[in-house]
Amino acid sequence: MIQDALRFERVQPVRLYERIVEQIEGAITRGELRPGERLPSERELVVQFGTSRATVREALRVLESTGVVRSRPGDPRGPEILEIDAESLRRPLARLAGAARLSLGQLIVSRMMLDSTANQLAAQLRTDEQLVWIERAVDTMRTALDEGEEAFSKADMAFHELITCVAGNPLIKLGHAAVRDTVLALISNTITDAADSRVVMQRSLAHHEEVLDAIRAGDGPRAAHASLRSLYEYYSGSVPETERAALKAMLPD
Amino acid sequence: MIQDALRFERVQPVRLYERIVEQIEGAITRGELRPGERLPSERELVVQFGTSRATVREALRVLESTGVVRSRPGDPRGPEILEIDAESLRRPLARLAGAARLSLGQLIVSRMMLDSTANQLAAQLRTDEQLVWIERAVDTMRTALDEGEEAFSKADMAFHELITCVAGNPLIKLGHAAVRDTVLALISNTITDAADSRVVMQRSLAHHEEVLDAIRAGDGPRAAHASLRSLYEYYSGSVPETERAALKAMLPD
DNA sequence: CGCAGCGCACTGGCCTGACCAGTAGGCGGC
DNA sequence: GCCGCCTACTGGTCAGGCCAGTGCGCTGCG
Repeated sequence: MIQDALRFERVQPVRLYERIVEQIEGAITRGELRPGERLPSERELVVQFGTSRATVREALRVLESTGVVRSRPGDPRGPEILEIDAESLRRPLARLAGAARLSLGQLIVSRMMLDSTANQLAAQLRTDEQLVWIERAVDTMRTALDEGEEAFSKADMAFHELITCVAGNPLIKLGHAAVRDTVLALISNTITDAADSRVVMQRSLAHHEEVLDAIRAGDGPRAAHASLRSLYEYYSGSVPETERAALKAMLPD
Repeated sequence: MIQDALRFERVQPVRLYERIVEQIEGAITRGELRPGERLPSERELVVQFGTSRATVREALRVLESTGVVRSRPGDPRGPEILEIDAESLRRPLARLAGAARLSLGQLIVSRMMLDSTANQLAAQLRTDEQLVWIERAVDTMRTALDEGEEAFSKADMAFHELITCVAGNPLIKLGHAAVRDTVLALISNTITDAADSRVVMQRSLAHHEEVLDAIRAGDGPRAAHASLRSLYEYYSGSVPETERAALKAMLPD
């Protein structure tokens, strides 16, 4: 009976450097340490934590690899507390894409989910001021059409960045950025067939205008569906036959 | 003109330990190192990489903090390559929840997105065999109703775990697990009002049966909507007024 | 008096060498 | 044949040291 109630967890040694990481992360979480502020120098931390420099450094390396702080050699002000951004999600995501054999199709499905949700939220939550920004972003894309692929791609990214901001959910925003980057890294040299690049851009622009229209009308589902169709159309050709079913399953009809 | 074409990136010093991390991660990505296998001992790595042990250790700490490897003191077989799991996403996610002041409402919205997408995919992609598993999972929930809250909660988690597996997208699966854990950590002691816990459980079961029904029929959108309504109903009371609009924006109608 | 340039004190990056508490597997005794 | 100890390793931590960088204050010049 008692055996059922009280269950023991597997004990594991807690390393000193983990304690240090916890303390620093905790201080940031509690707002005692804000982005832009500085940590004491390594040698000062050694005194405060009562460990060796090697241990302090291991903790700092962990914090640095997850994008919490950045140390620069020679800076007397000490390690800097960083703003949180997609970087902290991108790294584990990239690992997932590699080690867990995440396929392009699975990434696209995730992108469809994130993008359509962001559009839906943006359409229903946008303010009039934000609508103006979005319209301006589409205008930028329109003019970028003549400035070549790179400019268009940049404007496209800015549009989606804006949408995810308007959606008001940092998790979706960062996830979107991380997945997009991972997708781009995976197919970097697959597309860019210069011949019909203009056609592709024009079609992309048309889809974005469709989304804009739905957002203007405050029609969430329509904005979501437009994005799903757009992504499906754009990527379904690059995805192996067996995975296309998953992409299709994301479509509403 | 040239200034426009060739753009320089900000150079930043590459630390030795980062090189080591790259090499080990690369070996895993390329499949040369598989989960369960062992890395050479630290002292052996020192020889292979030609650095000091401190540097090798910093690299191992980074890999360990992201859940790639695990070292145990005294184990002559060396550090172990780990299976990839939600852990690697949960940590950065938890950081996000804290440092980026991720609110409960934003987490719930993310959960709605992940859960409904998983349901939609599961409904449209399931095999008949998988359907039987899902039906069995709902049966387990039904019997768990009388075994108390903990058992029910466990069966509930098993159900969602199964759904995300059937959906066939590890990213959604891991994201779902990570977000769910974060939500639970955030409201751990908020719910569990023993008085009406049975009512809550019964309602939850009803929602799951609705989802099951849609999955049986292969009706993705219906499965998705059922999940959205269920989560909205369950959590909208716990979310501050100002954020409820975002939850509502996730609903289809 | 203002400012440009230099030097210094300090930073982080990396190394060497050492000690300790654990673990696993082989070897010896029962 | 099996059990239990012993040893050769493991990782965790420490101390101390060297080096290339950086920022700031001081100095000397205009």
